[in-house]
Amino acid sequence: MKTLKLSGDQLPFCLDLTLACGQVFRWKKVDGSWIGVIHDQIVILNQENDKVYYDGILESELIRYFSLDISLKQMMENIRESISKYSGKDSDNFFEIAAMLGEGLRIIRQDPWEALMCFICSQNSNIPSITKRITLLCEQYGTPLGNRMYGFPKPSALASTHPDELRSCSTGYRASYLFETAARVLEKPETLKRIFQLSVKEARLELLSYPGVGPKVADCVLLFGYQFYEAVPVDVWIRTIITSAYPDIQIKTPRKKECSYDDIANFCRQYFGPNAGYAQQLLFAARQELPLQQNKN
DNA sequence: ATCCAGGTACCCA
DNA sequence: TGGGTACATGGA
Repeated sequence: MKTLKLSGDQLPFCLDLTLACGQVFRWKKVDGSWIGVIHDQIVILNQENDKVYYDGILESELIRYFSLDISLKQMMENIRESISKYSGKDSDNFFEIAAMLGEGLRIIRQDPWEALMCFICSQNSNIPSITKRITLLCEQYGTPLGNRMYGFPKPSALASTHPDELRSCSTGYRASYLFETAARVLEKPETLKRIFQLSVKEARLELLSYPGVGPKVADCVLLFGYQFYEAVPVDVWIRTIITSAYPDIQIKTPRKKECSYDDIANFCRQYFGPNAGYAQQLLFAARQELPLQQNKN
């Protein structure tokens, strides 16, 4: 195992939080060490305070993968500034709970293709189900790497099977989405890479054109696959958190019974600023601990 | 057993 | 645009 001594902008960093907060589904903690696959390489990780022990990856790749080149302190400062500007108050106690619980959480630079497939898989499922589904897909269609580990399936692997075969991986009605999206990616292999050069708006439109990709999945791929930090995925948790903690959003949309997806996402961007996607992820990571009625706090 | 989950596609007024 | 519903599956 090699060692990365964290310093400067690399701090704070919390490996556990980053790998367990629902942005990736392929990492397992075994005997205190995280084991996963990046670019068809088995990677082992371990953290003790400001030291990260790693194997199977270069230091530069490690820093890039976990966005350790980004200053979290600066980003949090920007978010707090935006909150103050919007609310006129000097602090948001509710958000600070999530900020404290989520200290060191990093947005991972996930492979866009993997993010796209994983979040198509994620729809209308809980995280344990999603994890199982993706594990099955990798075992069935991924490259064996030894030690019962597999690479993430290539577009060709998913597009060259039959959609009904994909159902054996507990994908349900998502099987045809996976198949058709894989076929489209295979048809134009450069498309996903090209999205990096687009504006958020254009990138989102492109992603929305894939079968099985709606607003939520698109925003997850934008945030986790392309590092558009202004993308705000709105799931049932975020909807509950935002509408209960920030009830003035209701006042902004008085005639509707429920806020729309865009109402919530736009509010978050106004309130938290350009890093609203990161703020969203802090709230999501802390969803079970936040003082909401359903959490019995 | 029943409800719910990192939703989307499709249809209708 | 806004509101309804079907969709497969497994976890709690």
